[in-house]
Amino acid sequence: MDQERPVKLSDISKALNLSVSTVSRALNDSHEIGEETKRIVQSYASKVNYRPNLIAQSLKEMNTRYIAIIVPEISNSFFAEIVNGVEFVANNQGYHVVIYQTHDSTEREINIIRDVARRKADGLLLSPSTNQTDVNEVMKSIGAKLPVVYFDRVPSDNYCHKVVCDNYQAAFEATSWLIQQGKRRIAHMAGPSGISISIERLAGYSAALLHAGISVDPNLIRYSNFLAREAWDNLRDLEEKYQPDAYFASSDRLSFYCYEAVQMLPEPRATEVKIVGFTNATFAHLLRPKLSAIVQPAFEMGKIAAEMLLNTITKKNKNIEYGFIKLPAVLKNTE
Amino acid sequence: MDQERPVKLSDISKALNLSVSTVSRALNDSHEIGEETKRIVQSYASKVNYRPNLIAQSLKEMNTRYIAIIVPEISNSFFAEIVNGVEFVANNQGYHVVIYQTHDSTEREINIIRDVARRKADGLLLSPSTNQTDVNEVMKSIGAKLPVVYFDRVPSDNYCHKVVCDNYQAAFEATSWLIQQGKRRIAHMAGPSGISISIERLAGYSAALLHAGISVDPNLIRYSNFLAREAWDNLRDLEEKYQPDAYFASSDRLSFYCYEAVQMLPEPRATEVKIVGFTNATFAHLLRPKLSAIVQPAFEMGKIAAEMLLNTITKKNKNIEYGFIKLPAVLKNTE
DNA sequence: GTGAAAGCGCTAACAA
DNA sequence: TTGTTAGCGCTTTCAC
Repeated sequence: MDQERPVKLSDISKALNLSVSTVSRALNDSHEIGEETKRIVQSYASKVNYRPNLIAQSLKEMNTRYIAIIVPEISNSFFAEIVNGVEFVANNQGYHVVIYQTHDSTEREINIIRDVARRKADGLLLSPSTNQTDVNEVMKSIGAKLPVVYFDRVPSDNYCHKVVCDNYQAAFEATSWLIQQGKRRIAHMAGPSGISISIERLAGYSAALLHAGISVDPNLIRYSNFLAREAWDNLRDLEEKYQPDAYFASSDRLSFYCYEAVQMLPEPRATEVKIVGFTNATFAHLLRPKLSAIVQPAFEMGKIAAEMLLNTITKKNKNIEYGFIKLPAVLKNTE
Repeated sequence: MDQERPVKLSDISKALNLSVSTVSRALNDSHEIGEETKRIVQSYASKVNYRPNLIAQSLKEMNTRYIAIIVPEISNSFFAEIVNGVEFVANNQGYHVVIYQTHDSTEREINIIRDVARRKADGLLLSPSTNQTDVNEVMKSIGAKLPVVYFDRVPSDNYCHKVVCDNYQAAFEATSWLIQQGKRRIAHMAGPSGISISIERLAGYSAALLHAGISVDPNLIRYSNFLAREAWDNLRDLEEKYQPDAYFASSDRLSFYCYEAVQMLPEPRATEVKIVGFTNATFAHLLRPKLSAIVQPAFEMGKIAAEMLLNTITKKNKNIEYGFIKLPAVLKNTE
């Protein structure tokens, strides 16, 4: 019946009266093994259901043939699509993808990075959390062996691989569209200050306002971390004091918080206040009134990031050329 | 500056003029090592940023301290929450969780299971796809070494660990609620036939109809795989021929397809046709008209599944007692 | 064309 | 208390 313990090379070598090395070579289809021997070994191996122990293989070969990706939350469609793009490319090249979630905790993120290094992943895709300095620290401490590609939130320096969408452009277009709809008091629900995406989106928003001759009112700009609490406080305060006639939300979650808050307002504000936000949620278009969506090319971003990473993994000794790819986002649900 | 290659035990042992085993023991805080030596070794190790190679450790110890979970799609909130429940428990016990997606492909699923076995995960959480026989086949072929807990979609036999929600009860309540709303021609958008959840949900739906004295019309029951195409064809056909006054949808995706299809109908049907469906989507409550939701206790299910799995992993030699946990789902958004 | 043996980095039984 | 050594399962150099 079924073997109790997985069969290994030495089991086969004993059964067939061959050396372990011959068996290994035969299974790896080495040219220095006779056709006849190969046939015998391979057919016996498949008969007894031999599966190489990848742990042993990894230890020997000094690679694991998997890459890790660290995201804040997999339920966020944007990140889920990125992961899918990464898987698409990686699987095609015989790599597996291991997904980690930080749940927006820098502490978790740091532990995960350490773990990824200890487990000898061949590479890492990273969208670092708010606390860039701490993360940089860890990235240094794990040694030079781990190739990294950053995506979405990226460091400002140029000595790393990065894939992003054109946040400035997207924010500019979204804000301009709101202005075209006749909106003037446009609030900006921003993500954590200090990280790349927040800075660029704020810049695009401001530029659009100024371009239209509207002054930028700091009271209408609110930074929120990823806590619902914070976002809601900001929304309540904005409504009490400033009654914006539109919202520009900088993330998936903020978009939905905004939407929900606005829906709870008394009419006619509930239907008149327009919202545009970054979101890749598949069912965003079902909402009425509409939630206008800035959709990022997440799958594409994942593909490109994975390609960059696998390139640096395989081209070990070549001189490194750091890549910086920026893709356009698209504005949808604008009737 | 930074070491080019990760430091290993022998590096430390050389630097400190100690044997590798002493260093190993000192770092593992073995009682047979002098306090003084421990201090020296540990402080030096942290100075040079020593991190044990988990690959080597795994090979030696014959365990990897991680469990794998295979889900159809991480963007599906139901599965994302399950994963979070699993992570919660596993991380607390020092285990990591590796997430795999099948994208509803049996072929992918089988490859993943094989890979999980080859990479020597300590355990597996599995919600097997449609093709149970093929999956069973593989599960057998990988040998007895991999503890498994099934969740959501589970095998019918009793010689395995399972965690599910009470699909029969949930379907019964949902259908009964539609009947209370005065609906009579209630269509059932079912998942793939033959798997546990589909069977149970269909049973609950039928029982509720019969209980209310309504006969079960097979024309109103439509099975769909996970392809949008199939679901849409079913919906169109139902609308053309039978004009149901309500839909009971058996999955997240089907719920949203239904919702979208109904919204596209001419009034007054678009607002009168009621929909209730299984979904854990966070923003389902934002939809107007409402999408009534059967919400599964996914986080809880994940926690329980992980606990069962870690129990069987750690209690190696104890006699196995197979667990079967069934949790209630909740009906929401019913005004 | 095939075998013997070393070694990947670590732990632990056995010696001293 | 510390060192020596074998071995986890595999690949690969070197010898025959």
